[in-house]
Amino acid sequence: MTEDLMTIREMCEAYDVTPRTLRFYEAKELLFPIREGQKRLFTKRDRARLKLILRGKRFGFSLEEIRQLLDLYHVGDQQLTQMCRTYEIATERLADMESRRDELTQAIDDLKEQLRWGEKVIASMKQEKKAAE
Amino acid sequence: MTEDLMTIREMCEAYDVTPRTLRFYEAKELLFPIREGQKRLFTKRDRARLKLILRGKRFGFSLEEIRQLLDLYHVGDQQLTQMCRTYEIATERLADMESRRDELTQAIDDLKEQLRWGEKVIASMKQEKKAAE
DNA sequence: CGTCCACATTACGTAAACGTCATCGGCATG
DNA sequence: CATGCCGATGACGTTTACGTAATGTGGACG
Repeated sequence: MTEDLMTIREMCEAYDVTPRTLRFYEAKELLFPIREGQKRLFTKRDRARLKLILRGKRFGFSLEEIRQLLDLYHVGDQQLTQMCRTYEIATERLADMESRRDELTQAIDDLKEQLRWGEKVIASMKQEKKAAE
Repeated sequence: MTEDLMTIREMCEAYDVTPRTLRFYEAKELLFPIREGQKRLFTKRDRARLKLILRGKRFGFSLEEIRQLLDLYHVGDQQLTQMCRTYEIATERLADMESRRDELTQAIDDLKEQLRWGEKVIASMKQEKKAAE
């Protein structure tokens, strides 16, 4: 079933994307499926990356930004200086995401207040309607 | 200074956008500046809406989605049924945003863990370097 | 009065992120 | 062997969200 390797069709169904999208991501070096003859075979690593890609998209990151973020997850055997730089970037990203979350929390609170106001308006409208009968 | 009405240039400086962007938002019915002759004059309401637009964009909402969200804030004197419908949509949006925030929190935690791992790697690399000297 | 501005409109251009279509290569199956 | 079907590759199309001229206009100012 969930073998280590998946065909493009299986990937599409599993993650609700089109073949075109997966090929596009490969062209953009976001995924690196291996080849069996011509056919692409997606690994566990590709699936992990795809999940992160889709998540990133939901937050409005561009594919290029996502690519940079993904690199943080595959680092491997880099130079020390390179590693530190990567660490720096990641730290910035983290701050970025946290402030985003704070802002989102603010937005949620705003909307909640708006909803409470809406409830009151609806209640008063029903009241009027009743009185008019 | 901060009179009720602002020119396009003032808006641009205040919110760090281009004139083109503001005209574009007007064309898309996201803003409704009044006209003095030919010139646009942006009201307090436009500024409130613009803030929400820019915020929405930061979360990856499309302008069309943002337009729908904005409508929730201007409701005014609608019919009761219409009002209830609006309330419903807003409630859905709220749930949407909350799940988004949860996901964001998850992403933040993931990244934090990744950073801790990175710290360890860097530390061990420094160790090795030291030992090699 | 000429000449800058600031702003307007119209129109074409562009980058990102795919969609769509045409064509082609294997292979399995009746 | 013909007929599908799945997948690959290219090439062109599309939508979103503006950027970028080109051109026009109504005041302000020396």
